Amino acid sequence: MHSTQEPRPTPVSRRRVTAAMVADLAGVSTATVSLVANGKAEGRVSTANEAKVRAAIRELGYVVDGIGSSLARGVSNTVIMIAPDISNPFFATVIAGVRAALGSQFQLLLSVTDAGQLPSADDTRRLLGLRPAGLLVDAPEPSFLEELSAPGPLVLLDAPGFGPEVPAVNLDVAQGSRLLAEHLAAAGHKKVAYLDGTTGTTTFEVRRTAFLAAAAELGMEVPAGALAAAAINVGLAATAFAEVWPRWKRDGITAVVCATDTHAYGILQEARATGISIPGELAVTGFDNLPYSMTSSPGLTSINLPGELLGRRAAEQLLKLIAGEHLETQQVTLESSLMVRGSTSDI
Amino acid sequence: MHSTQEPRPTPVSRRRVTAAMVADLAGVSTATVSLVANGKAEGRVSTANEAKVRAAIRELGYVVDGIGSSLARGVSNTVIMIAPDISNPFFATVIAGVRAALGSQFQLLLSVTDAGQLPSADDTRRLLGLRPAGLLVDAPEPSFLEELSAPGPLVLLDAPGFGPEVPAVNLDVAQGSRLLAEHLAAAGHKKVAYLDGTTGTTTFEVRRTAFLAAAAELGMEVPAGALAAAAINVGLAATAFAEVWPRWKRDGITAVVCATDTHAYGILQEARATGISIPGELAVTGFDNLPYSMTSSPGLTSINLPGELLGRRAAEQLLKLIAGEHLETQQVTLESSLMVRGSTSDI
DNA sequence: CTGAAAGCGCTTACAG
DNA sequence: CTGAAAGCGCTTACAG
Repeated sequence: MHSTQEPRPTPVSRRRVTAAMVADLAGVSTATVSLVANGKAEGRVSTANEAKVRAAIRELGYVVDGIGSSLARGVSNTVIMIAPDISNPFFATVIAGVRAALGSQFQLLLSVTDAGQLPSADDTRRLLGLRPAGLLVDAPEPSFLEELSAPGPLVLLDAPGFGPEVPAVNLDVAQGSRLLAEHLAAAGHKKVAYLDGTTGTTTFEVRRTAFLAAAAELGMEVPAGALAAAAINVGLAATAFAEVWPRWKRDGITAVVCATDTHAYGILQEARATGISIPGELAVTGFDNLPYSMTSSPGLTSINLPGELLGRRAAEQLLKLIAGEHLETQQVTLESSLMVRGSTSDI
Repeated sequence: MHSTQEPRPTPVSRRRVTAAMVADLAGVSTATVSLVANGKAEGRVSTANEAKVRAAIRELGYVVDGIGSSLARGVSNTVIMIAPDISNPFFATVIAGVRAALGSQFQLLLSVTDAGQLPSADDTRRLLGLRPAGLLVDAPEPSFLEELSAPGPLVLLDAPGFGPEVPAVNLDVAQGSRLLAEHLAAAGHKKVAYLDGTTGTTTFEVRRTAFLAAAAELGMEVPAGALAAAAINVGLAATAFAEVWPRWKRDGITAVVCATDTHAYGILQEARATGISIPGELAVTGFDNLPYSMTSSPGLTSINLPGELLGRRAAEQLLKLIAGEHLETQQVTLESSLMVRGSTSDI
């Protein structure tokens, strides 16, 4: 710690270039500078003045100050995305979609919380204090909206379980589960198991419930004891599988559906280590279609969720809300698709 | 698109609560409200007034407006982190470190660019227009600073190759390479190969150069043709390895060092598929110590880079700069460590 | 087409 | 301890 007396070094930097400085140099008012700098000159500023202002802007290196501008307009040109988990290859594709749709008019800023944690109401209020033009919230908990009053334009991503009145773009994971069940049933499996996550996330509930329903409907049995669970971790999934496999085998189970690809990697690993033939002895499916699922051996049959599209649609909806437009559909649901690979099919 | 005539629905939300409203309710001036709301009341506001203001703040749900505050103070309470690649488990740990060190005084906001792209100078200028209290830049290109004038408090992360005058926290990947070389030399390897990345990133250059130097020093040979390269992708790495392996084998190579764990996964996969014994026939090492390296089979010997610490140290340095303090060390380098697992050692 | 002026919400010397 | 007032940098009716 330094004493307060010690003089701070004067910043070497040139002082901030303001619209007033540009106006002085160009010989116009700041109103004119503002018009030109914001691309609103058309029909409101003489071409002569516009040229003078542009020259001055270039000479001084003027950039409109976001803070001053936001205060005057009441809103910033920022879109804030709140996300609980960024350490996820899927998330990067969502971001790419958001960025693509947002274009250059709005600046995308991410607010992340510690692994799996949702932002506190305080955090969110502070974020709102930055006056974002809009808010994107990924995988929020059901209680998220209660803490928020007057959030402004807002679109939820991957948020099943919210009322139809809140704009959201969702992934049809239930449909993914059905596709998996149909695929296995078509291959002749009669007894199947399910390896769930342990976090109790809504999407996991939906994945499991929809699979069990579809399996029953298609005449496949999920015997008692054929439901296991493990955290999202290859090693833990392997261990959990090793524990239940003898019983599953005895019960005549020939296929297992995993809540995530990561769980499935654990099974593939354990099967390799102990010589279980995949898919001959046991067919395995994942969920999420992570990049590694394409190159693992065997390749992993999985459900592809359209991440890029999820981000894009959400941003498009948000853009409409920001523009004050009406949304034809408050809730959009995106289809998932089945990727068949070696883990379920010998081809 | 809607016509401009159409009336926009009046926002249902209560209007923004301002300091003036709080002042009215409490019967004090906005100056007093500001002092209390910012925790600067101590010794400057009577306890009676402080209590009145606190009550009013609670009643109205007042939150200091970030934009107004930033404009008045000349700087926001935001720290912006610019990062080129978030789809990386390593990055999540870096963020966790940053958040831990930053505490609650500053709001961390991430600005990400499309995969592997650095932010344009324009983007960065717009970011600076938000008047962040400080800037954290992860893995910038050497030219990054040239485009920036007067960036304010700034700390670089994982940025080898910048002058000693710019504050940075770096990872000692060269040391990691040496550890790998020593480990292999100690195990008696005489002829070793290197599987590089193809992106030409600075860190890859350093990894390779340092390994080759250490290998030579320790009396290990890297024969001509024992340098291969592949993109950071399991499948592509497997293919690249399959192509060179016959020659490597003929040349008597008994160990291969990979630029990333992902490359090593490709080799493990190909080895499994074609029956190459790891580590008996070929020892394999990765770099980065990704989570999966602990649970793969065999486990992957790798270099652990301290991500959490990287984030934490960088944020600590930035905090000092923001406080106007002097940095004892402008450049901090963090040690990496060797994780020995089954891919190099039979135990 | 143009500029003077008000106002966005806050903070901070300043005078009392 | 307190409040009136200036000022942060910009945008936008408004009057001309």
